[in-house]
Amino acid sequence: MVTGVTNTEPRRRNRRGEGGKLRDEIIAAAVALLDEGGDERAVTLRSVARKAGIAAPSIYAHFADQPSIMLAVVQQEMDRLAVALREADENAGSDAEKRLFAVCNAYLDLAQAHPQRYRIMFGGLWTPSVDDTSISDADLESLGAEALTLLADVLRACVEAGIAHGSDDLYGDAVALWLGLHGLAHQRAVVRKMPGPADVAERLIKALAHLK
Amino acid sequence: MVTGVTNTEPRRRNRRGEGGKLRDEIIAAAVALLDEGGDERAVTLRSVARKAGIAAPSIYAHFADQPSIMLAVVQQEMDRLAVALREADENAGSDAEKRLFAVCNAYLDLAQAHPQRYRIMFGGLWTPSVDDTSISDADLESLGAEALTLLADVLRACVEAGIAHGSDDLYGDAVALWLGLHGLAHQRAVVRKMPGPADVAERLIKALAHLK
DNA sequence: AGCCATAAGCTAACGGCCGTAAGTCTAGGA
DNA sequence: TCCTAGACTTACGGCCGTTAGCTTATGGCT
Repeated sequence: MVTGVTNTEPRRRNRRGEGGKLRDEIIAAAVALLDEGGDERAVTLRSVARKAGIAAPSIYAHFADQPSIMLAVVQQEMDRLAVALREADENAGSDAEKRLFAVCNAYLDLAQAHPQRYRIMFGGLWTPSVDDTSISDADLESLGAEALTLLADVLRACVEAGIAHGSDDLYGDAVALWLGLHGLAHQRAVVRKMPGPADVAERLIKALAHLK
Repeated sequence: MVTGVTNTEPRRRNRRGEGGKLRDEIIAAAVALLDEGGDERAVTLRSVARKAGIAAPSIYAHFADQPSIMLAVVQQEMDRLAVALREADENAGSDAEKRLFAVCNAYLDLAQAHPQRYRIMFGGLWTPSVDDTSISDADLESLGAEALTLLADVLRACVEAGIAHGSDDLYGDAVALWLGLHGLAHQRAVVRKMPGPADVAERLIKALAHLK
């Protein structure tokens, strides 16, 4: 596609007090660049500015530097993911197995729907200057505290429903399950054609949830 | 560490007929840059040349362009990995469970020993210009054909030894097991401090191999 | 021993994109 | 009216990939 050139329309300036809107437009522009199939290298200050229809230095009013944009993107997508997982769980009713597959499939679907976003979120990189406050640790624990406890809850429900073998460490099992999902999601996001049978996801989930 | 500056010693030129040696030195230099903790962006034509003690254009005698260097690195490391897995299997004796853990741990250890190399191998990216002949598909099948059949063999041995529940698709199980290993290896390579218990690897392997 | 063709590698330079700093314009609202 | 939020223009320096042409040491040959 290579949409380098863009909007000749000059973009109306925001009203007074609404300057903060540009911040969201910048994030959206960065996400759009990723969704066009470009990797993180395609998200430069200047390309983001072009995409958003603004001048490059205008970004500095809202972000300290380029990595900060990526950080904001990751945080936003992390939130989206957490929300999607909770939604999937709530819409799955009370059947434990349905809940399990709903949550896991929601995770896999979101990753497959936006491969580049997923790569940014969990692929490392994008953190050249933010070495100390590296988000990978902090925000993975934030998602870890949110999504992993959700996974652990679902696993517990499965055990209590008698459809899964229990364990002395459900949180550890949740981590293992997540790692399996991550392996599949990441590989799908990277190679676009996975080797192996079509039901790998089901196999992974069943095995890691210790379904009977 | 930031070792930007380097060897003032001017590097003796190769003898006649041995010009090809430089090719290996270039690959080694690229790997060294990765091992220093830099991500793939640190592997530029010029930085590789500096590391190898040569002038940047000298690379063109051995590589068509910059992505070709990364491609060579990936292929070399893929081979290393395949060899390491076979070695681990052969040194594990004939006990099926020992073989299983030996192979899986060899995979995880190699990934943890060289996180950046692992990220390059399976993290996608590094292929900006090689879109059609993208190695991710071709060489993952090469490793997929090598390492995955090895995993399937070990799984079969476990089933035949009566320590694992069988399945109608051992290759599919091998893929699932590899995906779990990959998830753990990749996550370790990226965040440097994993959440969850210390025995996650064992849990993953046991669950995905369907050990009794 | 000396010659000289050639492999092996170097220097110089172009154009391009990048991040960022400094200063300037302009329209909305009190 | 006129202040100021919300942008823009211009510019500097740096690293990059790549091309074109030059230098130098090596080793087979006479």
